[in-house]
Amino acid sequence: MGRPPKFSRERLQAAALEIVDEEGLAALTMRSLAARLGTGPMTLYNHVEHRADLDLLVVDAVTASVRLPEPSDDWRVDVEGIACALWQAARAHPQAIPLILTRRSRSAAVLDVSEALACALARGGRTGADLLVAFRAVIGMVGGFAQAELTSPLAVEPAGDVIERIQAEGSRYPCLAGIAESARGSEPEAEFLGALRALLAGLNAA
Amino acid sequence: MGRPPKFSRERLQAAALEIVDEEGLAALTMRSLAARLGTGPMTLYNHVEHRADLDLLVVDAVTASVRLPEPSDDWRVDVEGIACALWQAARAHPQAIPLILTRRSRSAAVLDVSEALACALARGGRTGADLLVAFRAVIGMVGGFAQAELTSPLAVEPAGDVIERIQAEGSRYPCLAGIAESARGSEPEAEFLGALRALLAGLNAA
DNA sequence: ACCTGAACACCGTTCAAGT
DNA sequence: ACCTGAACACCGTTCAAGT
Repeated sequence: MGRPPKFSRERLQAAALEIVDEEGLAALTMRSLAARLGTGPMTLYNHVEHRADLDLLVVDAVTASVRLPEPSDDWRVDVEGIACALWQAARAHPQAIPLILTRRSRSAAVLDVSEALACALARGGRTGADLLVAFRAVIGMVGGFAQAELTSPLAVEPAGDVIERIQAEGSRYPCLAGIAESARGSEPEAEFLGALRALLAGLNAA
Repeated sequence: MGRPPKFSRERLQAAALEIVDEEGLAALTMRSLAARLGTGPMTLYNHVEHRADLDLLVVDAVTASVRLPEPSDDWRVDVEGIACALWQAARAHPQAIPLILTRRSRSAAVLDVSEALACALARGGRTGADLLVAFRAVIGMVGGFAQAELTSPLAVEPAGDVIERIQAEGSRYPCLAGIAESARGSEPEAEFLGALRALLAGLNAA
């Protein structure tokens, strides 16, 4: 006989994201998610196919948290607003960023956000290959900055010894040493907006 | 008594990258790498600390394969050349891209490439925060495009059904449907260069 | 210093059985 | 339709022992 599923998709997404936020990526396992839901590991297989689907639950949870701005009459404002909303959502869940960058989800949430960005760029007068390039460039910029804060040699919170090492070997890495100094007083928001605006200006001029 | 290490760092890097190239990320384990080197799993702990270090071996192997161009007298040419070299190296190892995007390596290879890019941008007259923003933006663009080819809803080789689905739901995703059409005849190299040049032009104008 | 096998706790998943 | 425990192959790693 039929039964209502024990867990909704939203419940699964929320629980998976909680684990990643609280304990990190490695802590997300079939068993840990089941335990958090108060059930046994095998029950999850009624809702997902593979372990890899747990990663998609996290990506979809973060994507669903993106607060898209209302479209205005200025496509440039809209593109900035959407890109910022994406970036902010990612930054709110730093542990999940590697998944956001590398997992391919095709949920409605992901397509909705993509569509909003594509439409805003299209309203800027782009079509065809130009629109494709602009779309990829903006998405790339968002992902790149989100990740740069975590992973670049000039990450906002570097391993601590890294900037020291670059500066100690200043003769070998003079340019990086200079950048590293600037990165100490880094303002991520201003940097992201600055890069995004430069990109949009360049795309527009082309 | 002292003994020369059984495996060089380069040997470990090459073997790890081979596994990822041939069998995918999930196939890279302590045991599989040891087996490929013809030894037991425990031997690896003489060369690395954790499993996570295997990922860094892969990143360093790919980074070491980057062929940096000779500096010219045109910083713009240099930046494009370095960015392209990075992008090409990543594309030559598509299975490794998720690691390149998300793992933080501080090897000399990574710092050398970063330094080359930072210096080329600095030769364009940038300093301080402007240089930092330009550095992050270019790095972000490279990573973003490398990943976009794999993961975006408009990936070059989408799951197949994805573009169909977007187009079938054309009324819901009209803008994405248009982009998806363009993506079918996509030329990754032209797109990457187009986006990079737009970015550089925009950065320069700011 | 470096190598290595045995052993342990943990993981994803198959199977078979339950309602 | 959906839930679940037992069991298996596999993984990272500790420990103790070898040269």
